[in-house]
Amino acid sequence: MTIKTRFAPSPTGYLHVGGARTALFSWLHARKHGGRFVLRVEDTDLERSTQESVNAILEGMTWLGLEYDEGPFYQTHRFERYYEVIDQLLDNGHAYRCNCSKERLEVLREDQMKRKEKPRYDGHCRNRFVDPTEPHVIRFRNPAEGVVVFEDMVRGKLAFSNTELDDLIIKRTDGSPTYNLTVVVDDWDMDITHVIRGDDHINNTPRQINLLRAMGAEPPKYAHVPMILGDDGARLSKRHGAVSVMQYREQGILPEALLNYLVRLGWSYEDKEHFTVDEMIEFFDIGDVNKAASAFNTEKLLWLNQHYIKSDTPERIAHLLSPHMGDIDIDPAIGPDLVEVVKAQRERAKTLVELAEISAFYYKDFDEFDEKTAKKAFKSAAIEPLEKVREKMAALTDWNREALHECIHKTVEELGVGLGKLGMPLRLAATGGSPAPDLDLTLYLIGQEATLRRIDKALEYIHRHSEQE
RNA sequence: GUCCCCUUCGUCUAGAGGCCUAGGACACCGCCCUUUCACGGCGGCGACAGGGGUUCGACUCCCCUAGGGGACGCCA
Repeated sequence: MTIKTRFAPSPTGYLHVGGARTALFSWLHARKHGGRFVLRVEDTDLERSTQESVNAILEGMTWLGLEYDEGPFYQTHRFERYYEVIDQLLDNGHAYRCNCSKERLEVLREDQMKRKEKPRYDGHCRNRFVDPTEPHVIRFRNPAEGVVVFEDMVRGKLAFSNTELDDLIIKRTDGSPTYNLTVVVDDWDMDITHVIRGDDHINNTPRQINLLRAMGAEPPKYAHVPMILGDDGARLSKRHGAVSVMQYREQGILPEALLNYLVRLGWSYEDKEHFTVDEMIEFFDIGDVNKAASAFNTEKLLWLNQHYIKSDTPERIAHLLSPHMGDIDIDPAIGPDLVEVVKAQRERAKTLVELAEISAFYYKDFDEFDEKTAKKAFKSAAIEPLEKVREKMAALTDWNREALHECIHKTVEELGVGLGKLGMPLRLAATGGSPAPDLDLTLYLIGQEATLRRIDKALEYIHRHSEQE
């Protein structure tokens, strides 16, 4: 039988990192075993589901490269099928109508809490006749005794007593089917062999197994993966910063970095830290996933991101960087080749946003020099070296690294000073204070015209400030 | 409250009874490299939640306690 897994988000918000990791594990399991991966949209909550959310989730999946083989299926398109199953359950006595009022249920719950019991439906309508033409819900008749046992691929053997379970609602008063019914029918109809989902569903599993059995279906295998916590160990939420996958893209994170980070959260393979997608598929084993929840650590994500920024091809990084340059009003088509700039700058940035910021000076004159550095570098002693080197550079007819290197070294030699005396001010003059590589490379990329202009600007600055001394 | 689950450095993790003086990674701190900033290299700091068993021997097995999380909805 072909292995088939699924990702089944409810479209009530964006794709967050927790959901993305669950999807990744599910996807990896399918890919590893040559199986199929299904995307199913669980939109039975008409109130909260939106098309906007569906789009956001799809966009996130695409960005991460988690392509699906089937779907997206929408549960709202499958109501007829759910009714068919519900009618069957009703016919063979596995379900019954219930017209208990919300008030009665509330009183019941309060009483149970007061008696320190687990709140649950008391089966009031189990054997009562309820007029089908009157408003009512339909409940599943859960087995009264026995134990539901299943082997979870992550948790191991799990057992739940039926006495802990109650008769859950499978069809609401408004006629719509509920979650526990729809998942079970869909997983069955879609031949899902492995249900990989968050461990907040552990408690639903015995109910779903009972439902499946009542329908005469064979339960799939289950794997409940732990959740992701925020930096502080609390449940991940907006207050921890970015939780939506697309926010990471906006912040200049590469999809492979996020994927690599996510796969190592709750899973590992030897001492390996870097995984290509192919390696993930090769080494991933759902059975090796940890049981405990793990905290999301942005520092490590950033470290991985930097790794990919400096090891992917400069062409690809340049391509991804381009829109971020646009965000700060720079058109990389005007100025040095962005690929060359990426090569020069990339080991100095943790995100594409940062890379754009520290690369801006290649394309655009900065407004002011970094004050702290200027205090040290722009003293009157810098005037002569700067003027001398400017003269040499202005005379160059071929603007290349070797020639620039020579200009710099000849100048310090003639002046009999250390390299720092010229290097520091010249660097500040050219970059404004941004981190940059070797001076000759930096100046080469900036170009002759801009370099001379910036040296003049620096000289003017020094004169202005030394007058005040 | 009831039920279920989880517990190794600050964080992500290795560890399936002797290989553990508990390994790796991020972060942090030193040193080296260096025309700035980085990259890189080397080194340092740093953990088995607590208590009982079982065993010749427990991070590893069992029990209890504590802490954390989840579920308990006509949400999914």
